[in-house]
Amino acid sequence: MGRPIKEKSLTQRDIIEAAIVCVETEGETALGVNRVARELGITPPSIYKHVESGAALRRLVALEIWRRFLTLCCQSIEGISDASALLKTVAHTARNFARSQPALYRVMTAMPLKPTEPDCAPIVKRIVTFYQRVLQPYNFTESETIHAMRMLNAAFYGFVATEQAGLLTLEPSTEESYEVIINALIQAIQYIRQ
Amino acid sequence: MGRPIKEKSLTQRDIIEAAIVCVETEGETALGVNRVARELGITPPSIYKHVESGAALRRLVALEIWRRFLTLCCQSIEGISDASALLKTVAHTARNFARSQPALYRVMTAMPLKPTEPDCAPIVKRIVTFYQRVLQPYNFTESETIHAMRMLNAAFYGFVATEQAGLLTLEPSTEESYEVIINALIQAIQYIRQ
DNA sequence: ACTAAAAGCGAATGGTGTTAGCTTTGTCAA
DNA sequence: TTGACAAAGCTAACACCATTCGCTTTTAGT
Repeated sequence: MGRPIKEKSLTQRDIIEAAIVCVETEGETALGVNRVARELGITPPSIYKHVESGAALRRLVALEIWRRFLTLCCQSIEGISDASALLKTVAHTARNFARSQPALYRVMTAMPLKPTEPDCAPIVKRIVTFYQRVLQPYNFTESETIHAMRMLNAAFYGFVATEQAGLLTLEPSTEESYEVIINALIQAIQYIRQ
Repeated sequence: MGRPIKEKSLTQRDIIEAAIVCVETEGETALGVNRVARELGITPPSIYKHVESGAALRRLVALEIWRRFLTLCCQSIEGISDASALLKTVAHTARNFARSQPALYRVMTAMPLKPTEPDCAPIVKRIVTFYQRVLQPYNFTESETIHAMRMLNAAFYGFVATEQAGLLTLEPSTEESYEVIINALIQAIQYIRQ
């Protein structure tokens, strides 16, 4: 078989979307050239017509998940203005996403998001903008905003990642802990101001 | 070659230690049956005389790293009784370990530590005991201790993991952020009490 | 109508984990 | 002392994965 008939050839988008479906249904290990090719009904080498390498595929997929996640985050805080409500919403949105799509969450967070790399920069910018919006009620300086952003991001991510890893099976429930921690963090935020 | 001469055959310990050396020098991808066998001067199938599978090797290595890490943590807080000093010490010990041995840290944290599994249980117990000692000055109830433990663990792990991933390259420095966050968390701890 | 690029293919290479079966050596009991 | 068995290495082989190469066919552009 040579080039397929008109309008029927695959695009990079198709590859990425197929890869995401693979990860959703079979987990992180399904994010590979061979598996994705099989999903699309083509042979593994054909993937390289659309994507540079397996690592590049993983990267593209991670970026796409980030985009979806950020869209979700932004939607979730629409219309909310209360400081505590904003933080609680972010916390729950992140955790819910991780719980509903654990494999996607791991692929997303496993990727180093360096602001210096061209394809990451827009994502990083969106993350920063999002947190600026979330922290707006506090009227922080720029530095304080970064500190607060790092603290919240670390705490939310750390909690969810640990929960996913299965460490948190003791009593009391993780739900209860998460609520307690969110409240403590909301209090902690004010101590960011130096 | 058949069975090697007296006193010269390898043990499971040797395998694990060689694997750790591999990870230290070449990173996470070097944690594999083939690579470790090469390191020991034996052929890959021989590894299976000491370890059930590649996954089991990874697991054993992760547990050994946990043991070393916990030993380090316990040593670091010896003789300290001030509440804030204890928390600051834990925070820095964890971060320093992750910075000096990023690959080991990733292998360690990537492993799901389920308290229900026999080989994990002692480690989980040590972690809990350690945090109980760290949080002793607060005179928390058992539940409060668990909440606080989860918050600190999440925040420290989340921060370090994010830092390792390269996300935190903006201004201000991560050192500065970490100090600010630690201080905010020390304040937040008191709000754990319900 | 011709050419060049695009998008698929098959075959082949080198890496990984794993199993099966062989050989040699050490150990222990008869 | 000898014989049997277990232990610890080996080689050969298989399956899976990523990747490269060269081939074919179709499409798009001049």
